[in-house]
Amino acid sequence: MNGSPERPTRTRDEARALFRNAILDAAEAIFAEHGFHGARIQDIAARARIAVGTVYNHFAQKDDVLSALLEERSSELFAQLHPVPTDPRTFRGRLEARIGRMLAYIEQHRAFFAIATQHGLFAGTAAPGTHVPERALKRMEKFRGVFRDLVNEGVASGDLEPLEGDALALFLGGTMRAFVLSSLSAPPGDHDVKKQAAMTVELFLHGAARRKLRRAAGK
Amino acid sequence: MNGSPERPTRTRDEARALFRNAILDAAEAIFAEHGFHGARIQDIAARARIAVGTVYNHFAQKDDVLSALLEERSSELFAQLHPVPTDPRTFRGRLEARIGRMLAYIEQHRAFFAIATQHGLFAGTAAPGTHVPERALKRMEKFRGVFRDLVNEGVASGDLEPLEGDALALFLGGTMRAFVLSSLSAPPGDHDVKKQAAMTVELFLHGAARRKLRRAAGK
Amino acid sequence: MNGSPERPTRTRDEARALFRNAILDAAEAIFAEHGFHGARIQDIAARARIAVGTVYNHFAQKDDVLSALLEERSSELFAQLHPVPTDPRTFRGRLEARIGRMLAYIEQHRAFFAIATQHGLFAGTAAPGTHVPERALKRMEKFRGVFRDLVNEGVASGDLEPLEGDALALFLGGTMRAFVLSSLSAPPGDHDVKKQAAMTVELFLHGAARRKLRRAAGK
Amino acid sequence: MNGSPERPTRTRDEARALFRNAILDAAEAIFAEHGFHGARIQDIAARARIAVGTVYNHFAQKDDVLSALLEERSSELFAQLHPVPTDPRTFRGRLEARIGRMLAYIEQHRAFFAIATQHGLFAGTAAPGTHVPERALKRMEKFRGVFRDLVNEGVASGDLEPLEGDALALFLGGTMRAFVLSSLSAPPGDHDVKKQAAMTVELFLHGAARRKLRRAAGK
DNA sequence: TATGAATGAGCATTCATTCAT
DNA sequence: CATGAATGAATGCTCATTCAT
Repeated sequence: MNGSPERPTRTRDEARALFRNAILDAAEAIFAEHGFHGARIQDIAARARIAVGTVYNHFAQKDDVLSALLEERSSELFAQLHPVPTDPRTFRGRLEARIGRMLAYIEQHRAFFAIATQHGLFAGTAAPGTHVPERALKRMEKFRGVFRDLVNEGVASGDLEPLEGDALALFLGGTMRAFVLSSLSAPPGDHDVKKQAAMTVELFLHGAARRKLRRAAGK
Repeated sequence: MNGSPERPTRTRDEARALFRNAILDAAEAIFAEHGFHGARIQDIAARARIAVGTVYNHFAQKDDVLSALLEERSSELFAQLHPVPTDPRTFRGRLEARIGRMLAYIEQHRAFFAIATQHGLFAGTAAPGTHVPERALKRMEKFRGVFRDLVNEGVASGDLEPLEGDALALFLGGTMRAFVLSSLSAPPGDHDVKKQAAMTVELFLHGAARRKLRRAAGK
Repeated sequence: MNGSPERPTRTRDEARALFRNAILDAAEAIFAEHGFHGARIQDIAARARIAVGTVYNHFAQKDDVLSALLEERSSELFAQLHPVPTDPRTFRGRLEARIGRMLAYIEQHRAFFAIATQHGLFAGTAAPGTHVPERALKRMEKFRGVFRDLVNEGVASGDLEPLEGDALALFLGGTMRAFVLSSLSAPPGDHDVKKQAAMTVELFLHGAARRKLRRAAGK
Repeated sequence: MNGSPERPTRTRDEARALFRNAILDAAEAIFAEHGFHGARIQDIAARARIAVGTVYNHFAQKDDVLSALLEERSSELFAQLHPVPTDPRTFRGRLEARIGRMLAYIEQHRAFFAIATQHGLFAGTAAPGTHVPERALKRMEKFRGVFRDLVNEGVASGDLEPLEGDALALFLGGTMRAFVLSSLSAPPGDHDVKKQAAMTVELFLHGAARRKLRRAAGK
């Protein structure tokens, strides 16, 4: 029933989404290559094999292309943190699995994340001169929220020390970011994501203090 | 001897330094307010109460102003890590003191560090489209070196677990950065630097795992 | 006979006319609000509640919309000059009545006439950069023709001095225009059209020289 | 005395004025040829043999170039109405002389005045979509003021009928405009300015009603 | 014929950099 | 060396027009 009014609409929406995605994909590549300011709408359009005006049929301003891209990628990034049936049972195991997925996703989009970093994807410093600090802050808030949920699980399960404020979330984010930034500036491909995740979690959980002492004390 | 040829030279150099500093100070303010791309040489010159051309008598390009500023501030920042006679004796105590000084310095220049972050001061992501990746990488290397020296002390004293590569330095940097970024995006002034340093060090050393378990295990 | 082929045709024509009028009405409003260059076909279409393409099914170019509008309104405007059975007998009375109708029509479409003025509706200055100077000139010619007919009546009846060329027509147009322009730039509604027509005719006929002198001389 | 601080300043100002005038002259030509919207800053700059940026060192926006030009030309135009020692004594003679000068000035800048008309130089219809209606209204007010002064002389000397409001000024303006517009759309050069001025004044003073009747009555 | 998204030429404006004074 | 006006390449964005559906 009502096939006719639905079909064209759905088709139209699909077409819109097709263009939108093409633009975002092209933008990701161009932004990654030239940075936001070095990227010209013309280049993005050319890469997407469409006309300049078409970009503006989907995004009001250049800024909005970046924003949409950040939004899209960060959503996908955060989605990697969602629990998966095959995840281990222990908190530590689950943490490693989820962070591992996140690191893998970043590795896949490394070129983009390298510049996204500068636009407050991780930082959340309402950096002046940067675009849409409002949106950036919201994104940062979401980012922090995702990590907050993660650590709350650990607090609930008794695996994490309940610290005040967002300290735990910030710390987890910072630990992860440390190795992410490092690997983003290194040549691609030679990163053992599993190992990186393991180290992130190990340091996050037990810090850098000498183990021997603790183990000795533990006996 | 031959004081006369020396005096004018010294004076000339002093004058140069005066201009150079005026420009850098103005640039810091303008960059902080508008970001690098939003800052116009004209604005910097106006703020320094000099002519546009004069800026170009001291810096070849706009990029160089930013670079010099990053160089200057990061040097001063790293200098805060130098040991001071009044520092405590224990590794932990010394670490806290030195990181505390660093945090205090950043707090003093918060506006600037907010944007400096985007230009790879901390990150070192050789971000595309960003300027002078060469210099940025050197700076990052220096940054990592400073932290490396710091953790090496701890390893030498037996306080830190000797991990492979730069893992410890990265982890320390990441932990510190986590709280720095957080406080940079918060309103200024209401940060207890000492407390922040203490928490940074505590988490860096012992991680976020629940203490009770460790204490229990310790019995 | 063969009513069937005629009906649909008439209906089709009626439909066309419906669209055409809707477009022109919308265009009048939009032109009046934003001026010709500030008006976008998109806006006109939106106001007419039709698609952009539809406008182009009725007018080849944007210019043509304006031209058609000018044509339409100026025809209606000139139609106000046609004699009406109830017009007075005297030349002066007839003139006043007809000019009064014209002024009333302009007052009704004041927003549009305000911008029409700029596109040579009255002026006839083949202004460079303006569109369709050809059509504009024809329109101007028609305009002058209408006034020429009017003054010719007066010359024929002996009421007007037979001047060379179009002087009389130009003068009548100029006199009328003086008060029209003035009232178009004033807030709407507070114009006594009858009085304006009377003054126009009085000045047109006898000028601004002091009456007393003439009356004195007449004794 | 104080020659040194004054000389450079004066020279600098002279240079500024030189550029400004060059731009305005170029703009007059380009505007006259292509109209305001068809004129590109690039063309104006090229015609003035300067760089595009230089135009923007003197005028903030394209609009401002037109505004300045209108201001300049209208000031000069109005200046033609100022009394001159060699003007005749009688009101009529003086009026003819002054209007004659005005017509001559317009004839000199005919191309420009043709388009200036469209931008409210004479009209004062706060035409929508046109620039700076505020400035246009002020200019119009000035325009009307100039004519008002002119007719006030006539009223004072008893040569003109004292009509209410600005009726006389509007009427004089309209009469003049009628022939100006007509001649602007005609090919240049073949206008007898003196004759045009005489006719303008004659019609302004005595209207178009048949002379014979008056003369007959006068005997 | 109506629709409305795609098209892309066109242009105002910016601003780093130069250079004559 | 300081000055600041001149320079002009570079680019975001608009909008009339087209055309596949």
